[in-house]
Amino acid sequence: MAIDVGDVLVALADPTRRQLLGVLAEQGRASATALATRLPVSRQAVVKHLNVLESAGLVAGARAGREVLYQVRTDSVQESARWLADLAATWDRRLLAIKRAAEAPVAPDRES
Amino acid sequence: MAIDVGDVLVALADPTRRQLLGVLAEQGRASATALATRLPVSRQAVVKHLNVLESAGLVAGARAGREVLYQVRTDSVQESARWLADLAATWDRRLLAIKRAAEAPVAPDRES
DNA sequence: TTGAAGTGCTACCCCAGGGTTGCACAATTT
DNA sequence: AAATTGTGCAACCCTGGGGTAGCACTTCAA
Repeated sequence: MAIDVGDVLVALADPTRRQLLGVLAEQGRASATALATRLPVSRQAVVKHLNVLESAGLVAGARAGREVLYQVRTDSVQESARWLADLAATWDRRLLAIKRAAEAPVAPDRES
Repeated sequence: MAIDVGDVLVALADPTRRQLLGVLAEQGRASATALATRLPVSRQAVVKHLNVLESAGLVAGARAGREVLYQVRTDSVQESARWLADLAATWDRRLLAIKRAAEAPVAPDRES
């Protein structure tokens, strides 16, 4: 179930969702209703956000009796961070190569 | 002008924008019209995306005669990656502390 | 000086998604 | 059994933003 970085980025792009993650990390585990009391939105909104976060692999929910307890999955956050760093590195190398080619003497090049 | 990670995440959340960044990194520098020919959207759409990316600090545009050439700024991507990694580390420590507290023996308050 | 190529801007369409309310159903508690 | 608490839909509103078309303006090359 390799994480989709696109989903992670979309999930993290929303401020309320980031705030929700912050509160959840602070609590350790918590239910949607419990989280809603510490956020400026309704319980249903929190549930929606939790679903998005769970689909992105940023959070895991497990039923415990009548309530569902959620928990942050820090590994997927770390994986996304690595992906971002790799992306930056790749672009860096490419840009460096281009710059070097531009400074090269008479390097023949194909371009359309 | 410290970058706003929220802006970066929003900017990277869009697939077209990521594709645009990819093409731009591949080209080194390019104008909006040039980029539009290599993307499935119109020139105006590309311009909009470039504005978003520039506001997020992911791209820099400079006028060159009658055209504006854009270029990827990899440092802000790297900075965001670091921010994400730090965030994951913080949450990790916090969750670990919570877990340890939960597993701790019921240390009763002893006093005499 | 004329025309082509590139940019800037405005208005507009359209829909994904963040937020809400309301109610039905399930699981505890008393 | 009744009241309480929590979850799970479903319908709905409304703004934001991705995308387009159209036109005015600027720069460069014949």
